[in-house]
Amino acid sequence: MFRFGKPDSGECGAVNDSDEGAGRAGQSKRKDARRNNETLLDAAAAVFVTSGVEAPVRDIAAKAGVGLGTIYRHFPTRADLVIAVYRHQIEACAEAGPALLAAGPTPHAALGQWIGLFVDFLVTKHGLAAALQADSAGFEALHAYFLDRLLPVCTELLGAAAASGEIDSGLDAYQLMRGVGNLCIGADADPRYDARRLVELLVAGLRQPR
Amino acid sequence: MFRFGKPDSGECGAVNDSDEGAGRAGQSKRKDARRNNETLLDAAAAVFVTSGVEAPVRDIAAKAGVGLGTIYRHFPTRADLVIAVYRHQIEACAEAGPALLAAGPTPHAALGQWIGLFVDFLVTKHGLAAALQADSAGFEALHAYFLDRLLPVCTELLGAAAASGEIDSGLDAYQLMRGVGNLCIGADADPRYDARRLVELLVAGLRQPR
DNA sequence: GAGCAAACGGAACACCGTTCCGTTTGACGA
DNA sequence: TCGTCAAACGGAACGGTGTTCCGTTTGCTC
Repeated sequence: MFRFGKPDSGECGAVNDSDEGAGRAGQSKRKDARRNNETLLDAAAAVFVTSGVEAPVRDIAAKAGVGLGTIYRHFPTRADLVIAVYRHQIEACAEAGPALLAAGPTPHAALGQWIGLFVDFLVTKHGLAAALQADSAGFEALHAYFLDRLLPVCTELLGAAAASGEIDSGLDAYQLMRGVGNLCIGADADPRYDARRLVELLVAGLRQPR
Repeated sequence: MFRFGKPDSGECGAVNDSDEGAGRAGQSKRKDARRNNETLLDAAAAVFVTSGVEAPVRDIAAKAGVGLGTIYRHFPTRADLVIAVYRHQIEACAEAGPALLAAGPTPHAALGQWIGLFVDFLVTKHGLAAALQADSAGFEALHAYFLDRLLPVCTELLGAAAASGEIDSGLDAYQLMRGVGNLCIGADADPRYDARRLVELLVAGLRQPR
């Protein structure tokens, strides 16, 4: 949330606030490098919207009017590019957790709302949920980033709900997030499948039966 | 369930009972063709156990000591090979449905048990659940086969449970199966994730709150 | 303006599923 | 027994990935 408030292509953030944080090139000395970084983020965001996160790297390079070498220098792996594109929204999701907990009527309600936010984010990004799979080739970094950022938040919400006695405390946040993520796979591209509904059912199943 | 009761490699069925049913080559006039069909099924089953269903076709051809052309003549696509390898177990799962319903204490219990069977099957086959994804490239036939065979069974169980009033009847069998399948993705290869547990939660969430 | 590290572009590589086609082989009738 | 020929075979080749590599260009800095 620094600068670079470009209108940007289509739907999502895709801006590069270059606040570093994950160890990438960040701010370069050279103007063309900085410009290309931004261009790539915008191009990637646009391509992700139309072709999904699994879109060929060449498509993104072409959209950005840039060579393949350039894209790989800025983002050593596709996962790094995805992370950079969606960082803002993931950040917002993480920050919403404590806010919901403070504002919500009960911890379980806050948990449900937060998970709803998470699901909304996942299902609107074509193929993102599938890419989150820990073992999906080349996306380990994406998996790790989501966990690093969102797992503590989910743990807090889950802990609060368990402490209030609303919830069967036997499930850890990792499994819950993994399950929710899995349920979102393929939610786009299949009108017969409503991931939100199934996630609701899962969260409902979390309640203490007594 | 005809003949060819070979011991077969390692774990699962992998036998070719050549009862047709899906329109494949079935029984050839030539001995070598029949032998290769069986050899391929065994080799594929063995490779699937060690490398998962996404194993390269070349690996299977090598294991079988056969050319690439041969494998593609017997099984036009990788999905057809997977279907052939697991057909017996899918069949058994389908047949277990009505049996459980007849024997079980309540329809909801039968549904739970049947889904347990389904989950056990999925999580023991590396990557099968992920391949079931409708849009996973090249596996549409696999998706369709599972649906054709198991959806009616699930519909029956779900309908019975809804009729008995144990269950919120708002969810159709397709969504339930899709959700369960999704929850099983990556269940192997991640000891921190217990798909069975989450599926139980999902099924529990299905119960009427009142 | 000269020099040089940094950034660039895209050919090349390794791997994938799949197709294609020249070669081999097994069944069957003479 | 042997000739015939459709059927089956093997694997090179194709189109498509992600990623690496390196010769060339470019923007800073002095």
